[in-house]
Amino acid sequence: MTYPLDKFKNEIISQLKKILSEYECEIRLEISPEGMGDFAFPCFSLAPLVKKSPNDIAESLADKIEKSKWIAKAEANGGYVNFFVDDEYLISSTLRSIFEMKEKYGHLQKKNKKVIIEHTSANPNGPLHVGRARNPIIGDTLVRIFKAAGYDVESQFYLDDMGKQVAILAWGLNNLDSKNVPKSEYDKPDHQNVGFYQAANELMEKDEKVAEEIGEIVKRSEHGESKTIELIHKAYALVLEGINKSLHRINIQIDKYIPESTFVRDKSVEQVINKLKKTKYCHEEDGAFYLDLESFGIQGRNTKFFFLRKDGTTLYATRDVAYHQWKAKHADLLINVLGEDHKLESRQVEIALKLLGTKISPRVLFYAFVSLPGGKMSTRRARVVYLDELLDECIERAYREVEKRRGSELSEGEMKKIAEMVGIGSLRYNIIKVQPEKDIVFRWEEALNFEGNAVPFIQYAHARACSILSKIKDEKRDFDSNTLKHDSEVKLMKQLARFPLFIEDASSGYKPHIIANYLYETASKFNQFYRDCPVLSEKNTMLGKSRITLVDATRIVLNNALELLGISAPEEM
RNA sequence: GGGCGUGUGGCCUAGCAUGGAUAUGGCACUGGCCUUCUAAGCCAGGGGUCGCGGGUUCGAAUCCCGCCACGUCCGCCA
Repeated sequence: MTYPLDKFKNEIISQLKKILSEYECEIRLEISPEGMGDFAFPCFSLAPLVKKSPNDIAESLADKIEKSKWIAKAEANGGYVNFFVDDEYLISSTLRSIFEMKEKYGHLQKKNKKVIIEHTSANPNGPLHVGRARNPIIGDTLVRIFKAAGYDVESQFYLDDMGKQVAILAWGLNNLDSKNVPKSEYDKPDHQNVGFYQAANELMEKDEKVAEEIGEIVKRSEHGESKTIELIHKAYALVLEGINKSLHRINIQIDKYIPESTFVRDKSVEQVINKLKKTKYCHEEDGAFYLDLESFGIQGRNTKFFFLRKDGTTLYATRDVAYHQWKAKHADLLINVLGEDHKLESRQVEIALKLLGTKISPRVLFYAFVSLPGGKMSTRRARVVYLDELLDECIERAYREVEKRRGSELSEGEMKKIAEMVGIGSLRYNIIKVQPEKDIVFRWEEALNFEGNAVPFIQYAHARACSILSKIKDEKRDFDSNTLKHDSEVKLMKQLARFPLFIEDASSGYKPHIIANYLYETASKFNQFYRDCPVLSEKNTMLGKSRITLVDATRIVLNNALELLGISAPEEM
């Protein structure tokens, strides 16, 4: 599908190409600053080719641009050519596009490409905590954005069912008396069981015998001993169920859980090892094998990437290589969302994949941890805020806000419903609105701020639109684009027209926070329209109808964009 | 010691890939707007050496070099 602004853009580009056909240059348009036009063409890079000043070039280009149904005018300004779209034509074609496509408006052409997005992949030894909360939220938002961008998307949770962490949990569950284990006030199985992990971990650090027993569990599971595998499976299954419930609460659905053991069982790890051993970078040390990665630009104290222990068992990264080979066979594009602590491991896997001739390397999004004002969170040391706790607090705070404002009008049930949407939305929005690489220090006051650039602002705009629409009986949406002349109307319309461009940018640049910014801008422009343009009391019937249509179009776009972030759009709040 | 990332008004943040038009917005602060579609809103105002120092360029928040601070990693852990 081609959206109105794409058509406008294409026409500008084709005209510029014709005019500039004698020069070798790439034609790239920017969005003009507000009030200066719709798209801008910078002429600076052309200056040395044409041997004229950017401003002169811009002026002569502006002169040569022909007006059309799309292009209302072209104007030179400070080395740029600013293109003005024909407002009336853009408004009518955008409104038609929105009502034609409804909940699909903004979505891009099907690409017939499969993407596997791996995210969360948390050790199933305890509940999800806020330190890593960015992972599922960034991951799920990417899933939604890539679906909208026309990809066939599958989300995967790589399940560590072989390592030390689950072995510690299994040992704890089987050897500790629940009396000696700290209790959780939460009913959920992940919270109920994490104490066993914490207590066992503490013992292991003090007592060598315990450490040995746990090491034994790891070894036996890797050798495929079914009793041990069963023991581990039973231990983490409950925790995983709890994790899954937490994810559901924040509107996240994982398509597939892929256990690490899969690749040991089907011998693909063994093949990886055999092939890696044959490369010229492979060396042996004390019976263990490693790749020397120095020539790949890996620096530091140790450039050795061990992939096989001297006891013949594999390592996490080795199994990860096998997993990625498998993924590469089933997709055209791989995306991983990982904590920044995985940077080196990820690089090792990437190099190994190259050595093995794997066609696709994953595109990895690293995120910085969320820390507490005093430092880093740790499940092991029980110095954490769990995701469930944060969520409860968000919802409770939201409830108090709703009650304060609407307590006299709404029932408790209605308020609870709204609080749920606002609380969960707040968490997702606050996390997604900043770039993943930025450190976040978690402070309750900031996380639960409900004013300004925060999710209630956006949801409130949506609710306002719904409130207006609920007062109208006529379901038919009629408009005359000629009547929508007010500055606030035109700015809002153009913002709605730009939605597909933002989906394109967010997906091609792997930048989910772009959608959050877009939503904020859209809600803000709607609020300005709301201030300037009465809808229900408008006497001129055609203008009134057109405004109703614009309100409905805004509602659709806000709803679609919120959907991309996995945030509910309340009809009332 | 080395690698990677981050550093933008008191606090948070956009822009950095592809150098270019007055550095984006929010919180907090000051003042104004509810007899009109929900004031979780709107308008106005003050507040900036874009970490520091060099360089490239007609032009640098953006590119290059050096330094500083914070985060993260440098296990036959995951």
